[in-house]
Amino acid sequence: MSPERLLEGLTQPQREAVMHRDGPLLVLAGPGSGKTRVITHRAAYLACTATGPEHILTITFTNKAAGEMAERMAGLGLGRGVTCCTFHAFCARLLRIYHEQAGLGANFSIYDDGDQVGAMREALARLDLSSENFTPGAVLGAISRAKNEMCTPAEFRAQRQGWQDRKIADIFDTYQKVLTEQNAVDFDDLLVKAAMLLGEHPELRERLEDRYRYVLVDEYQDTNRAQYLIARGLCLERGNLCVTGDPDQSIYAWRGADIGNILAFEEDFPAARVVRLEENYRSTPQILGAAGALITHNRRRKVKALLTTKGDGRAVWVVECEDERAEAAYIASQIVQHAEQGGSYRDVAVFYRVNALTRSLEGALLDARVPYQIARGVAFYQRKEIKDVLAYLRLAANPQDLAAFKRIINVPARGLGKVTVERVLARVYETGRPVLQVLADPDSIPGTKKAGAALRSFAGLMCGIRRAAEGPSVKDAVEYVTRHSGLIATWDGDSGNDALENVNELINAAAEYDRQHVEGGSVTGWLEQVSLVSDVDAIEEGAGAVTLMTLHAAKGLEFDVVYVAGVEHGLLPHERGNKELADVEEERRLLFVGMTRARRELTLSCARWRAVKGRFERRTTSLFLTELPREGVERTTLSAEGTGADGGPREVVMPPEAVEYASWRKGQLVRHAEYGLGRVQWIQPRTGGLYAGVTFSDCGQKTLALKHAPLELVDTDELD
DNA sequence: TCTGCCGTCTCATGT
DNA sequence: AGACGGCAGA
Repeated sequence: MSPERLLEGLTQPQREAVMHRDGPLLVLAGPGSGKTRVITHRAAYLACTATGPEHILTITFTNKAAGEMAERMAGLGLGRGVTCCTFHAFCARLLRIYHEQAGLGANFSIYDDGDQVGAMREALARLDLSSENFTPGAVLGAISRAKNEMCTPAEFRAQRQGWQDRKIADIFDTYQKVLTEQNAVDFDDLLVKAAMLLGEHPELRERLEDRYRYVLVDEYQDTNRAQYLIARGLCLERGNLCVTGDPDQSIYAWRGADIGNILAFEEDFPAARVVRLEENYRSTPQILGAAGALITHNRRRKVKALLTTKGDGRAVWVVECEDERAEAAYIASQIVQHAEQGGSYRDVAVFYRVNALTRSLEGALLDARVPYQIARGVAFYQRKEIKDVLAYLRLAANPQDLAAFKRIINVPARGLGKVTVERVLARVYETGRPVLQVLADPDSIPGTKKAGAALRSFAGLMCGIRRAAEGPSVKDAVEYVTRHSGLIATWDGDSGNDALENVNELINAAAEYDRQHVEGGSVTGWLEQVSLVSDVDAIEEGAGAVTLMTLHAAKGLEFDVVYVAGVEHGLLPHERGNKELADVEEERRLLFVGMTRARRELTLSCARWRAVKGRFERRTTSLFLTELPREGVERTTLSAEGTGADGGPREVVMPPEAVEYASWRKGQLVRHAEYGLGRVQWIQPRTGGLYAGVTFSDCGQKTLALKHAPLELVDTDELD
């Protein structure tokens, strides 16, 4: 495509960003301002005016975003030359190529949370520290925070003073040694080690800068220190770094993201050009007005206009429901209505702060026969059977991967119990040899006479898998594992059917990988891709289903109709068990992100009662709801009486049980088959349905389930 | 050594 | 409410 055509239909600021050639560029892009368009067009424009596509690197937040970006660039006639990926994928690739400089083996494993806990337990054991005083999770959290700031164990020790922190420094150090022994990295290491690679090897850094002459980083407001160093490191001389983002959409501080990166870009890169994209092409004025009013309550931000380009739309609805079941039923019924009026399910999304909210929503959508998909890409790879199959391949690819070894040495059961495993591990730690090597020679392990045959047979199995894994097809390797590992036999029952189906799904995924990597594919490459899947990656656009996801996952997406459920104090802003409130400004940004995903209709809902960890709790509405403007926002309460409290203009859909007991209210007279006449004191939803507190003249107050108790209403005029 | 049951703990958010 | 770890019994 010619450069002129690439500029067609772009606004002035968009053009400015696309045409800016050399030197740092900050694109402050409000929601719906055509940011993706700018990035893709800029890449294409550079590719035909400044350099070849192979010299352009685009870094996105999720694999899905990277894929779409690549797709759109291909549509602009760019072909597949531009590198589009996430920071993590880019770093993994870098570390594979320069593994020696990074102090890693070529086939290093990427450890997930569970694997990390295993490595941490080993580290704690080596230091003779009880895992009671130092729980693996807490220590891993502290280490992760340190890594996010690019802090090494030595620096960590130098910076802290307390006894506990010094211990954590020791653990940090030992934990890294354990990972290295197992030829493994954790998620944070991908970034940290890549950043260090750039920092410590100038010649390598130069080579990379020459390869990637123009770097574009999307969602820059959510980069952490390591990511910042990587981005800067790639552009040290040329300074051709273009970052796009919106400080108002920074929602990952808890993961180490530093909003300061984007706020200080101009000081960081004094030559930086700044382009503001403030026109919104996505949402109605009502949606934008509400979101804009909300976000002005934040102090730490760059003030930016939100200018509408769309015509008038519907008001933003705020709906207060009785409990979470009523809330879910309400959302489901509204979606049904939307579909009945000719709308498509794929245009609808429901967002929430915590995954626990999917339970009630799923139930209601199921009841209403609304097709839905949940953005939980990682969940699939966390299933036991999937992890088991993958562990075989991991161990085959990386014979030092002890996490994988421990997982499958006795799955299926081969008579290799705890004691034998301990002996094998002791031998591994003693000799420093890869576990697969140790296994192949069981005679060298003291006290394993009885288990020798089983160990040898397992080693033989792993040899076969290694051979299969070296073949050209990943799919064949996965099938080899399922055929020869003996896992299939363990999936016999009714739940085993699910397992079998899931593993077939995994085989399909491997086949798809084979198709996409006719050249250069490998089991290691596939395992890496699988380790770096994100939740939204699971979303299929053409599925014709409503999308359910967390507010965090919603970043970067847009839908015609959006529901945000559970806008309550304690949930949004979120509050932990100890009543500690999460950073309110970030929580506000989170709701801002959710609201600005909506193109035409936006509904925020909350419940007066909600089951939290099995117990019913009284809830209050979110402070954020009070920050919305009057204009363009319509509030309704779905009361148990079945009408909107303020005579709401909308059809109110009640959950079935609430309708049934709609005439029950405080003060109502009832007759119980056993206790006689009584008066209702309160009605509450609890697990298993509605409950009432009733005071009986004969035997005092009782708590009764309306569904089961032999109660009947008594009309007042029935009594003389 | 394996299986099943029960008690405890945890629900943020995710690459 | 659900997951996971520990423990007891086969």
